[in-house]
Amino acid sequence: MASGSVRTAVRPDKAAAEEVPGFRPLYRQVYEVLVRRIAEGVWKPGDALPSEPEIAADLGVSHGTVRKALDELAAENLVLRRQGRGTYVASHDDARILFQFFKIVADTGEHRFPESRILSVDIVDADSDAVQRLAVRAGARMVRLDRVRSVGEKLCIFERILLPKVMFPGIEKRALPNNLYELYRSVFGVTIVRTTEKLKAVGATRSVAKHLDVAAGTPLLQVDRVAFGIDGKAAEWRVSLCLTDTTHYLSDLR
Amino acid sequence: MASGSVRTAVRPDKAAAEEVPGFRPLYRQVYEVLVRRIAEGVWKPGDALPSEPEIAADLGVSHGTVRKALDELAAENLVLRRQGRGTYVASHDDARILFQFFKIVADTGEHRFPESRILSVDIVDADSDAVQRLAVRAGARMVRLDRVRSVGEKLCIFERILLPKVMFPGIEKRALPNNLYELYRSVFGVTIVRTTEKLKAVGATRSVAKHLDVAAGTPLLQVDRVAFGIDGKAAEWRVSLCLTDTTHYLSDLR
DNA sequence: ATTCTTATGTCTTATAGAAGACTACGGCAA
DNA sequence: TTGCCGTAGTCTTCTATAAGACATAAGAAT
Repeated sequence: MASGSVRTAVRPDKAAAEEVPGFRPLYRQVYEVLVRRIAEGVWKPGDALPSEPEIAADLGVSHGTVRKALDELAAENLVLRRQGRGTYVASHDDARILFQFFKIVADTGEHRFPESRILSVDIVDADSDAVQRLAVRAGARMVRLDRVRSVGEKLCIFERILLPKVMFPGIEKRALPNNLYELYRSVFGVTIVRTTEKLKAVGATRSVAKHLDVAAGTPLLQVDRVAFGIDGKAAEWRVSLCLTDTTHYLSDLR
Repeated sequence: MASGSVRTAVRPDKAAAEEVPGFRPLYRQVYEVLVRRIAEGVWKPGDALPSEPEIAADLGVSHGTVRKALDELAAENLVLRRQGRGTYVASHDDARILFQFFKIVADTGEHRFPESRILSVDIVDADSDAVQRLAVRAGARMVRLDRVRSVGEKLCIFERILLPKVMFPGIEKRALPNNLYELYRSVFGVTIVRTTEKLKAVGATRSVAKHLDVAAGTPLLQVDRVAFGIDGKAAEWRVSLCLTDTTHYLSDLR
């Protein structure tokens, strides 16, 4: 275990420091130790972390330094702090995922998880697009998943999802729930913490139009998303085609 | 001036505290004082703030408390800290605005400020949509601005912008630059720090299609944005219709 | 041009008290 | 006895203060 004082590696004396450009402040190193432990599953989502003084003693740094590291973790939604109770590894439950990653909102402001219906599950080889987005090697075995999603009765999203088979062994044989990220975490130990999305407006192709029950050429919002795990590796590539006549994609910039 | 010790108003004794639900920690109050001073122009964008110990002495709190307040300011991009030099009010220059608020990116990854050509400038009365988004009263005088934008030779955005006339007196008589937010700040003292955007896919209307030189019905990405100033007041409503055949809207979620 | 000084922000540690939340225990009533 | 309630104690995070070591940059002195 990489436990014990993190201090030994820190703040080399001045002469040495000049030769080590990759110098990070102590609280940053503590941050990294904690992230690694969470990624390795030492503490699992939902678990309480040890108390701040405990972590401090464990790593041989002061309470305040641990606090600053935890501040960063909390700011990135990796942990959840509750005064008087403790600090918990973010559970990434439905509500959390809904607000953090699911940006499609009804024009009325209502924010609901849409139902899903699986259309097909296939094993395919990675093409060049997949290689580029997921950083897998060409021809790697992938699981491809097509589904349509609806809010209430209304069909609104056609979605194609691509996963590296090696990260999700046997997922093609499973029953697939509505909230895939929760499945990734609980069964395969892959916690999604970050995504990048590219949005375009496109016309519905004939086949997509049929799935969504609209005319070919209907304008659709195309969301091309790559999702990354806690270790920074790309884990999922998903292209969603959304009908936005009664919904929109909400983006707050600060 | 509301200078001097902020301390008097803080942490009333326990009995009183129960009657004061709007209690905020000291560092938060310091934060608010600093925001107000920046908003009032005591320190202008680009200016250096006083040193941390100076602010601490000025407000009668400890250095660490000021630091914590500045941490928040920095996290919200309101100030820029440079070790060994000082803390500066964020300049919100072109590059900053480009990265913070302009999310349309070429598919190649290139990120450029598009050129603008003004189509019309009008004075109009606020309709119900404007009232709802900008929180002005019905019938308030507004400045409406239509323009098309292009990257290089390629037309890509049609934009309609609505401003409360009272916040931007005389703007309708001015030469309008490419980067409006910079104009808002330098001439009218309105610094945009936050926006919310609603994205939809729509078909080009006949008139928009003509401006963008495409066929009517072409799928366009509609970005409906409200921009807020440092005081939290809505300052601009902008609807952009973007051709996304060679560009996309980039959204990073964490 | 190089080195030194000084000013300033950054990082770390330490201490102390406030506030929220859970647990254990004891008294009281049914 | 059994069940309920309130209180005290303890653990946790949160807020505030203070002080010193260190890093960085600007300008002065060499």
